[in-house]
Amino acid sequence: MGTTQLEPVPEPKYWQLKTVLSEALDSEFEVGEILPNERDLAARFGVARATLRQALEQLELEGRLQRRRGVGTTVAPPRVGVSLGTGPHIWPGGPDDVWQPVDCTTAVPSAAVAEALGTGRDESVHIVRRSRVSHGRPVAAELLHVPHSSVPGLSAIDASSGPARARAVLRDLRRLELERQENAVELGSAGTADAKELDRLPGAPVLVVTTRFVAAGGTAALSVATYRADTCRLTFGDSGGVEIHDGVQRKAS
Amino acid sequence: MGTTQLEPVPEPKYWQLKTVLSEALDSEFEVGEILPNERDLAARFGVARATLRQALEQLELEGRLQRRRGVGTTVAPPRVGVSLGTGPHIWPGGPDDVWQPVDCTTAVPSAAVAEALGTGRDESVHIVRRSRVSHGRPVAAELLHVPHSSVPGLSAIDASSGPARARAVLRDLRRLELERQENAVELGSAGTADAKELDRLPGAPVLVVTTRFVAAGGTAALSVATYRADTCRLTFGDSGGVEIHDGVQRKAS
DNA sequence: TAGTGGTCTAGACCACTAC
DNA sequence: TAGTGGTCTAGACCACTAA
Repeated sequence: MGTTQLEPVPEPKYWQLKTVLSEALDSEFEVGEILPNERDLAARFGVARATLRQALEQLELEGRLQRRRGVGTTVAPPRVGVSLGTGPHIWPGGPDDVWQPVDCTTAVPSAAVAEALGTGRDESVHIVRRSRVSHGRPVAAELLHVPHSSVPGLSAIDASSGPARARAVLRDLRRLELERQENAVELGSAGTADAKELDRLPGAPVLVVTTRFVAAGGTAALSVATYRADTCRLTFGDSGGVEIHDGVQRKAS
Repeated sequence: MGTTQLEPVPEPKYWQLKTVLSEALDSEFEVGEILPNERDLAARFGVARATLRQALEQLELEGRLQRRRGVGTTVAPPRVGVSLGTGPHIWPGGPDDVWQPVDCTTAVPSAAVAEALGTGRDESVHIVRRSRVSHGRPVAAELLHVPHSSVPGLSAIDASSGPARARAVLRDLRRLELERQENAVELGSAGTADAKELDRLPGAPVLVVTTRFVAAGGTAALSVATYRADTCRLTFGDSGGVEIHDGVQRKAS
């Protein structure tokens, strides 16, 4: 990555910069390697730091870079494939479940969640917080909303707290026979709580996966899971192996 | 949305701003309504325009706003659910296909695509360009890579061009018996070509859906589709109806 | 032509990390 | 304490849209 000057073409500088950096990343850097700091890079390309940052932001969005305050900018490893098992329907807490229960509270959900669950306006539900780890890194945080009607065996005044209570809800949920699950994926940004759990700054881009568990004709539970968009590739249908994205090949570490 | 002054708390201004604007959007604006321009808004909240823009960017990322150069910033309608039919495996060009063939070329694919297809390093493939429209708006652009071996009936020197040739490739592809399809979703940014087709600026966030069509033990075709992340919610498993996202309820138009 | 969002600059200070 | 990325400012000019 020499002291390249940008061509004076009618294309945004940050876009050219992103392209140049992207190519340099492919050919001159290894995964995990630290890039020069932003002030140096900006000077090297003859642009303002803000412009350089615009290019870096894009590359981070595409999962090519990882930036950490106080540390520096490093070359990110390829995204990890995370399976959203759709084949045989999986109940939360079942044998193949990859989620770890964190805790469980009871609260009135947002109007949107309540509508999907078919619960009343001021009806509270169990909210099980779970976290998903892959390759030793946190990749997703989930809120599983369970109406009381789905787990009638659970005492409403069950005083157990934390993971114990979460497991109790999941166990009771498994009694129901799951008909199917409906999934949706969309782009969102991490709230303060999710950001902390995912080890990112608030506002970081996330893939929001909403899963509706349908049993006995109704919605037995609703999961809203946020996956780190920078490090995750969500796979479904089968396996989790294909390694494709806009034609870029990266060096192995 | 009054001339609110921001509280002097140790939280980024753009984050507070985003929250304030988000609430105002819920309570004081209708879908399609035009917001005050950026200079006015910035002055109203007592911040620099760049800071205001950081908040608007977040809201646009979440699909709450739509910004158009020369026009203004408008309140976006709720995201449209777009189905990625996974149930009964669907061949491209089949009866329920929602894609429109645009044209077809022949070229050597990127290394990553070639690897997934199992084609040789310099082996060319058919590349069918298709576009997907929903509610009258373009929502996705796709490149379907088809090795010659998957469509042996097609003359290599077939001079037909454009949609006609695209349809010929798809027709020939349908002879094969599809075993299954593997999907992956990840975050990306639109290249120049995709951006134009999706009516967005280059670099706009997109959801990249990679689909591997498996037939007779091998990869018969590989689709790389880019969906507008601001306007789309990808659904699979069943139906396309659930309307959930981080608890925000929007006014209907 | 007037008004909009998009790009860019050259600074400043802050929050965090690691030494 | 030194160095990093994160936030913020107050300007400037450009590209585009619509009247």
